[in-house]
Amino acid sequence: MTLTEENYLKALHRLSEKKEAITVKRIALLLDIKMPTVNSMINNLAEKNFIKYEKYKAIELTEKGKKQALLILRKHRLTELFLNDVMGLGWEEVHDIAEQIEHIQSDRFFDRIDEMLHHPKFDPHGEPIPDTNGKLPQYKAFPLSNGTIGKKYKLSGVLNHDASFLTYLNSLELSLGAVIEITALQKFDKSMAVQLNNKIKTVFSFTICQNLLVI
Amino acid sequence: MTLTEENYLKALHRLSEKKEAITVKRIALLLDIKMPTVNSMINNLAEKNFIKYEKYKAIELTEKGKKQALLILRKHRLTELFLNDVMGLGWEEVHDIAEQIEHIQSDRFFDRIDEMLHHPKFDPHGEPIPDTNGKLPQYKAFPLSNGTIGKKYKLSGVLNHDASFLTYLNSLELSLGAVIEITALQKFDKSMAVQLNNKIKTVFSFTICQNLLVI
DNA sequence: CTATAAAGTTAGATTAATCTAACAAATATA
DNA sequence: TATATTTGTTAGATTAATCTAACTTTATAG
Repeated sequence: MTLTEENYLKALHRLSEKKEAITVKRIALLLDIKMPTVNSMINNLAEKNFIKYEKYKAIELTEKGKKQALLILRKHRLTELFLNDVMGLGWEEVHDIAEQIEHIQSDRFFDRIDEMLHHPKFDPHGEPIPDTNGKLPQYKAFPLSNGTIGKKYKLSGVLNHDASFLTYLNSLELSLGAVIEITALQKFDKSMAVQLNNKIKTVFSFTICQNLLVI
Repeated sequence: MTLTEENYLKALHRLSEKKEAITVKRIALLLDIKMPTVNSMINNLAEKNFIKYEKYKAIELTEKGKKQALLILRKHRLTELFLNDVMGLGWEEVHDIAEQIEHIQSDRFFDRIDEMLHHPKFDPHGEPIPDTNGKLPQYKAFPLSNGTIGKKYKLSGVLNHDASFLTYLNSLELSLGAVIEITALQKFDKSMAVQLNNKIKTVFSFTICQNLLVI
C-alpha cells in the first residue's frame, strides 16, 4: 500500500463512522483534493477490493478495507499516546507527528510502543484502540460518573487535558491504568468517595467524575 | 524536499566520506537504481544547488547540500540511539526503522529525542552526531585504551555489541555518558584500574578498553 | 595510438498522484 | 414537471521517479 492509499482509507473510515453516506465530494473536502483525483483513487481502491463501489452510488469499505483502516488507526492512536506519555509532548502537537509516524512499516516498532504503554485499550479521549488484527474492544470506556458504588474500574482516558487537571491527577498518582474504586456516593452533589490503586482515599466532584474515562 | 531527494543526498554524503570521487555509477549501485534515473536526479539536485555538477565530471556536494545531508544523518543517528536506549530494540533492528523515521518532519519530535538522550555527541559506534545546524563536533571519540592515567572520560559508545559485553557493562552501571577515570595502568598486560561514575572501582582488560569509546 | 570496454547521457515510455476543462447524472427548486 | 444546481465522471495534461534502448564520451588495454 502506498502512503496515499493509506490516507484515503483512513479518511474513508472516518467518514464511515459518521453514519452518513460516503461520497466523492466529502472525501475531496476532507483531504483537500479535487473530485476527479478522488474519483480515480476510488476506482483504484475498488479494484484492490478495499471498497465496494458502483458509479454514482455511495462508497462502502469492504471487510478488507475496514481492517486495513483500523490497523492504521491503531498505529496512529498508539503513536499519539506514546508521544504524550513517554516523550512528554503536548496533546496539541502529537497529532501532526502521529500522522507521519502511522505510516512507518515495522511491527516491532509498534509492538514495543504497545508494550511500553501496557497494551492500552483506549486513547485518552476514550476512543478505542484496535488490536493487531484490527479488532476493536467490545466494550467502550465511559465516564466514572456512570459507575456504581462498590465497583472497581480502570482509568483509560480523560476528557479534559488542561494542565491544572492533569497536575491534579498526577498529585494523586493517577495515571492511565490506575484502579479506581467507588466507595461511596453523595446524592446531594453527586460527588464520589473513591479509593485509588487500593491506597489513597479521596473524594471526586461530579465534574471530575465526568472527565475520567474508565472501563 | 521529497523523501527521494533526501535519500539521494544521504547516499551522496556517504560516498563523499570515502574520499573517492562520487560518480553516477556508484550512486546507482548504492541505491540499487539504474544510471539514467540517477542522472536525472543529479540534474535536479544540481538545479536546486545541493550539488556542483558538470557533464561527465565528478559530483560534489555544495555547502547547502552537505548541511542538508548532515541534518538527515543527525535524525538517523538520534533515532537509532533512541530506538535502542529508550525503546529497547536491538542494534540489528534499529537501522531499517531509523531509515523511515529520519524523514519525519518535526523539529519538536527530534528535539525531544535529543533531550531524552541528554544531547549525545556520538552514536554507540563512535560516529559523531551533527548538531541542529548540521555541524559535527570538532573532536572524535577514541577507545579508552588511548586514554592517559589520572584523566576522566565520558563513555560515548562501544565498538562491540555482544550481549555478554553489554550485560557486563550493565552490571557495572556503565551506560552512555558514564564517567570513567583511569586511576592506574598495568604496563604488563595494558589493563587499566578505573573508577566508574566516581563510585565503583574495578579493572578493565586491554580488550575491554579497546571497545569502550570515550571523549 | 587505436580499438574496445566502461561509464555517462539522451530520448522516450510508464506509473502514481495530482490537476483543469468539459461533459453527464442526480437532486433540488421554482 | 421542467429547469437549475450540485455532484460525479471522463479525457487529457503535469510532475516526480522510475525504467529500457540507443547513443556518446571517457578510460583502458593491446
